[in-house]
Amino acid sequence: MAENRRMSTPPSEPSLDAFEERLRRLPLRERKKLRTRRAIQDHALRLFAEQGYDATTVEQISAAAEISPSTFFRYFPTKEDVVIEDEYDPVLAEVFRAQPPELSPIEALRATLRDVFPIVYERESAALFARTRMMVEVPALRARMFDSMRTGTLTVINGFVAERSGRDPADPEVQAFSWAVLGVLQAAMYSWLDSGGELDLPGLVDRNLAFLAAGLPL
Amino acid sequence: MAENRRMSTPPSEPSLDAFEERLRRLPLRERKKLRTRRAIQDHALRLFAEQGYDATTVEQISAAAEISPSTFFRYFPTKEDVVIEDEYDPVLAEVFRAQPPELSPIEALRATLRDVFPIVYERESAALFARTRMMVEVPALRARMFDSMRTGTLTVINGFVAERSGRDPADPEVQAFSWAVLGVLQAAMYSWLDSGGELDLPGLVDRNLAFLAAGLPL
DNA sequence: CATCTTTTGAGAGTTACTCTCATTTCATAG
DNA sequence: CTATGAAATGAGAGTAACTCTCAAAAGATG
Repeated sequence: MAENRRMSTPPSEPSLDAFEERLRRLPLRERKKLRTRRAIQDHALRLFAEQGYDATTVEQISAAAEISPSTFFRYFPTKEDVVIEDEYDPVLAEVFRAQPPELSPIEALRATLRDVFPIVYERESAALFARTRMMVEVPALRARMFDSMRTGTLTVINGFVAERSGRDPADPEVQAFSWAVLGVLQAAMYSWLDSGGELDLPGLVDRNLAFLAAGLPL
Repeated sequence: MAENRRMSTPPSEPSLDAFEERLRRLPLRERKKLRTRRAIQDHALRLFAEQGYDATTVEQISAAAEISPSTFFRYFPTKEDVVIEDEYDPVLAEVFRAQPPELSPIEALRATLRDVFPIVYERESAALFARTRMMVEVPALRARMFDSMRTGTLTVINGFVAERSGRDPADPEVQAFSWAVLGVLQAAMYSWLDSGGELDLPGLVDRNLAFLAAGLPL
């Protein structure tokens, strides 16, 4: 996908294409590993969409990706991880750090998400929706997703906020802040899903953050 | 619930003892079921504490509780549920509804938690801490706990807020509100755990809610 | 080409969970 | 107290996710 988009990429855009570029220059072994990894993920998601998550066995996925079940578990610790794992958090961190220093933590967060979200969203809105819906509908995935948000996104946000506010990441207020933000992000995600993907996710996120900053007036 | 609360129970205290009372009056079959259920849970938690969660098999639990593994799964759909399930949410709902109508949603929430939390906390602080720590340390339990908070506590809060604010429970702002509250509750829980149980959980919760209502000033 | 390292596959084993069916245990009417 | 119906239990077989071990294959390096 989107492999040879060469020139004319505005430098402001987070490096998702440079990503593809870099792959091409890796030692054979690494390249093969990445190819295998992607093959597993692609076939798995396809099979999940066709037959449902529970009805698809690791054996089937392995057969489709032409590897052994042993190998499957070398790439993904659990069947759930094939769906859960993504690489958004590092991008988020990068963009956040580039925000003008005069912004308050929450303003910087809003700006960051306004910068990043629409790009990801435009690019793969449909796939994102399908994947997210599956995560929410399959209990095992849903549970794992929450946990992955806690270890991933929450930690990233927490790092941000501690940095901008000059406080300790373990400070109870910094923690409360981060959890609240993660909360409204999840709320936005659910509203989006409830609308069948009709509502604009980036817009929902931005509005929720504004609402949060205003002290949730109800 | 709360069917035959006859005399002399101070109406302000949520009915956790009346609970025990009621059991005594049930048909034999029901009583036995509840006894079995409790036996399973008690032996399970003991074994988990002794040997660790993963190292304890359902077979061991069943043997200790003197039932068959089949029966175990009739009482608890998964091994995880033995740890996760609790009965706090209905109590919460009851107390919330009894709050003076002039309070705003967030004030009513704070008041509710100030009423309920200290009681539970005092009563079983140590057990609560052990159980909570295990839930956070064992990945499978952690994931499940988040999900159970979403289907349980979040829904209860959401009901509250919709009621008090006269809005639809599906309203994006109501949802954002509830998720943010759930977020800071989790933050409090983690701060508490980080302190090794030294910090006062009810106090943390109350402070986090106040901080949230103030728009998370950082 | 030869050697060293990493990746892979095959296979056996564990355990959570499901399903089915026969047996036991409680509830109730006569 | 007994007969009948209903609910709870146990036994056992089956599935699938995951773990571990070891030998074979493939890529890296001199």
